[in-house]
Amino acid sequence: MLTKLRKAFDRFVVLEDDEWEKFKEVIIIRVFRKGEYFVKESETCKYVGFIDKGLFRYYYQIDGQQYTRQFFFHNNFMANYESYITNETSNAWIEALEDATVFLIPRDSLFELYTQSLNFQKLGRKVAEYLFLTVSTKYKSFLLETAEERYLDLIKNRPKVIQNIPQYMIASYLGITPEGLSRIRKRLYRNN
Amino acid sequence: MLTKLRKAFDRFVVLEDDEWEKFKEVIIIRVFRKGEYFVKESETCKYVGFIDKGLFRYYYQIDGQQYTRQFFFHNNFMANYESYITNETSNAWIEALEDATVFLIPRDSLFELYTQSLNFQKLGRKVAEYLFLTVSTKYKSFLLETAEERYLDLIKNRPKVIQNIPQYMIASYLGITPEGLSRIRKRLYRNN
DNA sequence: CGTTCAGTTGACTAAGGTCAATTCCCGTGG
DNA sequence: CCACGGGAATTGACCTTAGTCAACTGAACG
Repeated sequence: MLTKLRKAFDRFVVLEDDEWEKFKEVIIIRVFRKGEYFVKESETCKYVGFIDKGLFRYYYQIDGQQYTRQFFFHNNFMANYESYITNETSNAWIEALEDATVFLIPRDSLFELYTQSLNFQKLGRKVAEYLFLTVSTKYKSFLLETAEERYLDLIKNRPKVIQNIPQYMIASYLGITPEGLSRIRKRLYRNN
Repeated sequence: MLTKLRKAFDRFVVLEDDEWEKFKEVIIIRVFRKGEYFVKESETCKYVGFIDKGLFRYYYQIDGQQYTRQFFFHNNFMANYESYITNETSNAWIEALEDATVFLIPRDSLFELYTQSLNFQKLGRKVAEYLFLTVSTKYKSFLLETAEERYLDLIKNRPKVIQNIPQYMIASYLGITPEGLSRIRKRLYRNN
């Protein structure tokens, strides 16, 4: 059951068998029902999750408004990485949008593993670098592009988001309102 | 002369003396004149720089327009980290805004050091985590705040930028035009 | 003292927000 | 099978923020 997790690690670092054995010991398998939270605001993020099955949304809640920062799909890692690194309280929510199964990697265990081998330390570096790249790309898109361009990027590069997520959540992910997205769509499909 | 660099590393990892000796060997000291580039578009970023003296700007150039992504001040690290990690060509420029002295850490040497000790590997992880946090914070500000709020944040949290950087560069850093920033300032100082 | 370039201002435009009304879709209960 | 209820999506009217373009001001510097 955990083999897909090992494969996912291979994207970053190929772990030795004995390293993998150590790793397996610390992993917890947990089921989330739709609507449950992987991380709540004002908690610290104590786990990195690997999503075996399911779909999550990472969002800020401010004055009753929700601002979607990210979606997490199956076969991907998930965390409030800011809180995870700093051990400070999360300022956001990560919520299951559907029933899900997640492999939990406890923060404390992982930090302990880091001290044990170069390969674990490297894994940590590679993950941080990967996450840097993803958020960096998104930052760039906000600096350089309009909401319409970001929407077109999404259609092109992340069709799963378009297919699986309600429009009002996509809108907030793009940094606009549902009405705004609706008008962008109208513009696009009128002129095609 | 390099002691301040070692101190800067201490923010992330305390290196042993022998590790530091190894490190020192690979470092190159280079002077930049105002207007020279630390990284050019279509080059790969082969160094992490530590700014001993000077000030740099990291920007995209698109259709004759410049979009400022970041400023780097003295006693800080600097890189096009995306290009540095992936070894792909940079899509941006990093330019000296004034005469500068920089300690260069060559990519290849650093990657070699990573393989030699847990502490170096850890340093790499810590740096990546740190950079993740900075870009993550900026991404959040674009997702949640208006240009005016970002400007107020800047005044509060990065007064050095306000004091040392011309307004038209600050404007593009905030994601707006010089005219836009001028009007925001007018609004703020009329109502004070 | 004139040139140059950053910064400001005005007039107009465009993108997107806000609020309210309406339509669409889908699931559920009669 | 149909009717209805509720939330998602759309649309309209109006507003706010910021962009564009052009004119003007002001300070720096040779």
